[in-house]
Amino acid sequence: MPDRPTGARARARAQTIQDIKRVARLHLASDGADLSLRSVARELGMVSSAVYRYFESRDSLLTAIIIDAYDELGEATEQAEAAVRRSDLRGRWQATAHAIRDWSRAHPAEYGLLYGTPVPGYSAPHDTIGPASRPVVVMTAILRDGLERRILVPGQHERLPAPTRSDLEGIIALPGFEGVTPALLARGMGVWAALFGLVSFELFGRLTNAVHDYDAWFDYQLRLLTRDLGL
Amino acid sequence: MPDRPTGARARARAQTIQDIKRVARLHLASDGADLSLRSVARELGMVSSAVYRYFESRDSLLTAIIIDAYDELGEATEQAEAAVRRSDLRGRWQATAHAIRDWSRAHPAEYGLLYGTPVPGYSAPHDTIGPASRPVVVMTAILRDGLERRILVPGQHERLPAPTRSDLEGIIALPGFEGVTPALLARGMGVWAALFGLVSFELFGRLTNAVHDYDAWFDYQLRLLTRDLGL
DNA sequence: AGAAAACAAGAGCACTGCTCACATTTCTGT
DNA sequence: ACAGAAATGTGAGCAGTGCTCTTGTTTTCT
Repeated sequence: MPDRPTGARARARAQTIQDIKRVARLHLASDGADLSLRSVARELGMVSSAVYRYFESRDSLLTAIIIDAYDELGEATEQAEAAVRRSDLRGRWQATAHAIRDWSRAHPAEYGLLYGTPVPGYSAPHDTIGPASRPVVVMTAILRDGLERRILVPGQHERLPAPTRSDLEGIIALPGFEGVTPALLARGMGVWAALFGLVSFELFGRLTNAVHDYDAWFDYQLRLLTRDLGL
Repeated sequence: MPDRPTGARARARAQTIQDIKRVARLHLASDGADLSLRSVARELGMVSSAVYRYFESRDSLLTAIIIDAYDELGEATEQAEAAVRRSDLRGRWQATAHAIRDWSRAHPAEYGLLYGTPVPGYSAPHDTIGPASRPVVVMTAILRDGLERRILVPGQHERLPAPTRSDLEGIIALPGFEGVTPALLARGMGVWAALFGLVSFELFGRLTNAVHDYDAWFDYQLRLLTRDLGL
């Protein structure tokens, strides 16, 4: 009688859930986003309807995988960023960017789920917004540190459009964003989008036959982005 | 007896092909990328197998739509860019960027097909690379003009990684890219990726509840990108 | 007018997500 | 320890999918 409300059964259930997600991600990597519940059930030696004891629907399985993937990506970026000396702002930012690219290259199917074309009927449930924001939080912390250490300039002489300034101030009011100036946040978000543009172009094959050494390419583009950010 | 090799029949066939593509794009916009051949056939009052007289498979229908979309996007950007005074390099670049965003906002489903997660088994046929490069050609022409008019600087003092320089020189050897310097092309491609990062974030809903006035947001980010480009 | 090509229709195959009634196993309260 | 409850597994079945094939009709070409 373990401490948990239920014992062996709960453990078996958790194991089955893990197995389903694992096999589903394997299929996702090979067959793409049109995941077949029946085929993962087959591979696990269970009948297709049994899967519905663990996941309400195919979408809810996808959602679970998306949450896991967001958390893995968040974990990877947090660890990479934490490994850099605090005063090395540029290093922290570049470690963050590299961690995002590395994880994405290692899990292209999951990257497609997270940052590619949204599935039509599917709208991201609220459970995903927490994990999804982890890399953003990491980057914002770097910006705040940069301001505190007087390495980043607030960007005061930027003429922001009024609605954009208002939007940015709304974001800054959110927990974790305090202290960032609107102009710097705007730059950060722009660089953020640029980073994902780079990764998407690489993973989605937009640069095939044009760029061959993606590592060097990314390093160079990241150097430019780092400069744009002011680091 | 018209001039064409076949008369009424060929016209009817072309019309049917157009109809199928039109209805398919409608369904694409509402139901997403998992397009159902049978449902478009139903809507057109024909039996599903009849569609195969016009398109070899579902993928080939998607390919035809993709080519059309690339051409529309290319057409839109070319026209927008051509409408700007030749000496106004910044205006030409910004018109190009705005045309891309405008078309993408007007056709989000098609944008997802072109620039979102690639369909798993599906690999872009050669017929698509021509239309797909039209916006790139537009932008490259702006860069070359900028160099000729001494508005853009070649970016000589950039230290490019050797493999990246080699990749860039390979691109510059392609028709339409002559005269662009590697460093400037690198910047252009980076800004290019950033632009699609911005559009993707907007269309894929990454900024929901954060940015409300997307027009102002895009204008400001484009201003930053324009500056990064040197215009 | 006759031959050939194009087109349309419908049945059928293997697959999908999902539901439901039913059987079996495991846990829990007394 | 035992009965009832809850969780889990099973297989049939429904409506939908992409695609193929056979059959019949229509249009075009010679």
